[in-house]
Amino acid sequence: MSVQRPSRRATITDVARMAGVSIATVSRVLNGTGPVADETVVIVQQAMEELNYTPHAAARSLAGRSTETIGLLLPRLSGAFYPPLIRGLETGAKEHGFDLLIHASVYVPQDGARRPVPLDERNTDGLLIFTDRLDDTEINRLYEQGFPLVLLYRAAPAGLNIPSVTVENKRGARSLVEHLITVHGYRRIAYLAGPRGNEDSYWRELGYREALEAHGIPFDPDLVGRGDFDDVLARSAVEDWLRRRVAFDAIFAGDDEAASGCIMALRQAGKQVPDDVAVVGFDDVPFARLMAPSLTTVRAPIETVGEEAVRQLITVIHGGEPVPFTLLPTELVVRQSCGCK
Amino acid sequence: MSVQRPSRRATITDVARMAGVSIATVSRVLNGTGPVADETVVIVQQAMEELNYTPHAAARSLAGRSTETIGLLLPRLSGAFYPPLIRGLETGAKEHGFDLLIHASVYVPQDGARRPVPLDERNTDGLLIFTDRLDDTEINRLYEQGFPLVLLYRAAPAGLNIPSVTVENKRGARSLVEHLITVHGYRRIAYLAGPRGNEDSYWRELGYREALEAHGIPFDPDLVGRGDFDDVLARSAVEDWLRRRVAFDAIFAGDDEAASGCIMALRQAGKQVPDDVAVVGFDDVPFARLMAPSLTTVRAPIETVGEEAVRQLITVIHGGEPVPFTLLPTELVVRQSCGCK
DNA sequence: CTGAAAGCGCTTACAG
DNA sequence: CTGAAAGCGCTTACAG
Repeated sequence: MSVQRPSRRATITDVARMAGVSIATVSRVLNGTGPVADETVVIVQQAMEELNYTPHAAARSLAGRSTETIGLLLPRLSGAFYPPLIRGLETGAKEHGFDLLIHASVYVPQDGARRPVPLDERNTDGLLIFTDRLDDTEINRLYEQGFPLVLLYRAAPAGLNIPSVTVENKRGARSLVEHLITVHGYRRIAYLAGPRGNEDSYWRELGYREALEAHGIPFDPDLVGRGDFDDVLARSAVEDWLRRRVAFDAIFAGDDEAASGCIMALRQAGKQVPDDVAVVGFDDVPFARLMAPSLTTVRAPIETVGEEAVRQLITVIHGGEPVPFTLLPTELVVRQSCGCK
Repeated sequence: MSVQRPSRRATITDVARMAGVSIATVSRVLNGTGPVADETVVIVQQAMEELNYTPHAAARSLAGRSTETIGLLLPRLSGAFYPPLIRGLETGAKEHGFDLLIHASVYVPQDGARRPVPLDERNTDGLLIFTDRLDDTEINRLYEQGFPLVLLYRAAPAGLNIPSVTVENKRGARSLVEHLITVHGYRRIAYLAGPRGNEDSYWRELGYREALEAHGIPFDPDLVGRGDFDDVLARSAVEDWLRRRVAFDAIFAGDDEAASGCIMALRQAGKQVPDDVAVVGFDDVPFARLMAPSLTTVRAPIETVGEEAVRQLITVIHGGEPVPFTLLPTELVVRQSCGCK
């Protein structure tokens, strides 16, 4: 029943022996470097075929070749936000002939153990980093070595000149909230912040405040909660407001994920959206237009962020001069959850 | 402005030189192998600290050490299904001291180019594979080399003895459909299949048919559509039925994602769920209980599948005897979308 | 067009 | 307890 398993994978030496050439020649046909006689190429390729040879990448990268893959460091993968981002990254990567490898848990420096993030120069030519906590030993080590790095949705900390790609959060949030104020006349507008330290959330809140201020609406701290860009947490934040009888006529949920949590909480409490309370999100993830009511939100070009970030990273990898800071435009998307038809 | 960047990372040789010992000794303190005098340990550690040394993992794995990371090969990352899976995998991996690396696009053998999947023995001690198309050269190569492999939600093809972990799809689907028949009296029950070739979908459809047959309901091919386990596609499948005036009183959507698409389509068409049409899903992803109406579905222990799969993989990595086939139980979860209160 | 040889950064017997 | 040396599988000048 059990299949025969050769215990050893074929190496370049096996191929060379079988083809009757040197390993240097095999390497040349493998990489297309240097001239090789046509017949030799054929013989070597046959041998590789025969032996089912694939180069050992660790050896390759040790010997100084690039890995042709880029890495993505993420805190988590839940949420409608990530698929478009990853799609953008993969599109960008593929376009430039790179593969994308993902490591999806928060990097927690382990007690004493020098355990690096599993994505670095051994398997990767550069890293895309999406994280809130940048005070990271490992990141610093990579940075100081000049390892190609690009930051997603976050400006580089002062002193580190790492290119970063993000979106116009403040402007988007402001136009969204101004829409609620000027078109619908809402004045009790609640805001659900993202995770602590999250930069997107910081700017969105600023946009929210600017909009209020521009229209003479005093900022009310009671109307700021924490949704953490998460449907479940947003839901309970709203339930909490409802329980405490906080009055509001609209909620800017921080992002679309949280908006869907808000709508669930309101519906559960017997409130109609948008008739009793308007709800708006941010991001315009794919399901936003499918929701009932369809979600008014801000289109953040998530996929484009991904493609652009890859482009910058690859520029750095190729030794070029990257754009230090890319700020992609956002755009108000008016649908029904704000009260528009 | 620009920070000083040492062009070269510290190597074991640098550490050895600074500490005044041989590289063998540095290696020993690094790995805790072999005896080293306490004072020597301290000196070496100081040197490592000083130089900000991290071992070059490619060199390490070339020299024969394990990578302590496992890889996950996935066709995509969209959908509420993946986060719990990945959480399970990470829990399992962490438990055993392994890291998890993800590669998320379909492996497409490129024309002639011998481009292996970017996850293999160079950066990984074993691979978890989630895919529909297993006729994969690369997978076969790994298998034949005896590289540790475990399949997710898919039985091993005949001849390959690769451990696999999946759930009781057929039984779950059957009890779900029987609930619709016996408790609610529905007889026109539609089914939305998953992606072509998907094994989960195959078994779910079988369970669906068994339930119909057991209750004397003839199978009607007009009531089988394709939702691809995707909300958008499921939505248009239902819209299509509606347009063609296909009559049904309940839909088994294939999975929860598709169920949410069905509900959107029905709602858009002015139909009430569950009053006009009942909708049920499969998986019990986190948002299922948050939907309106809350979704009747089958709980598939996604996270447990992940943990179990890692357990098997690590057994194989350690040279142990894995369980060849693990079938985790599913359970009917009755909520409101079927018509129950 | 091709090969011999050094080197990438580590681990691991083997001596001492 | 410690070091010299071989070897992991490749790439890349350097000769020829």
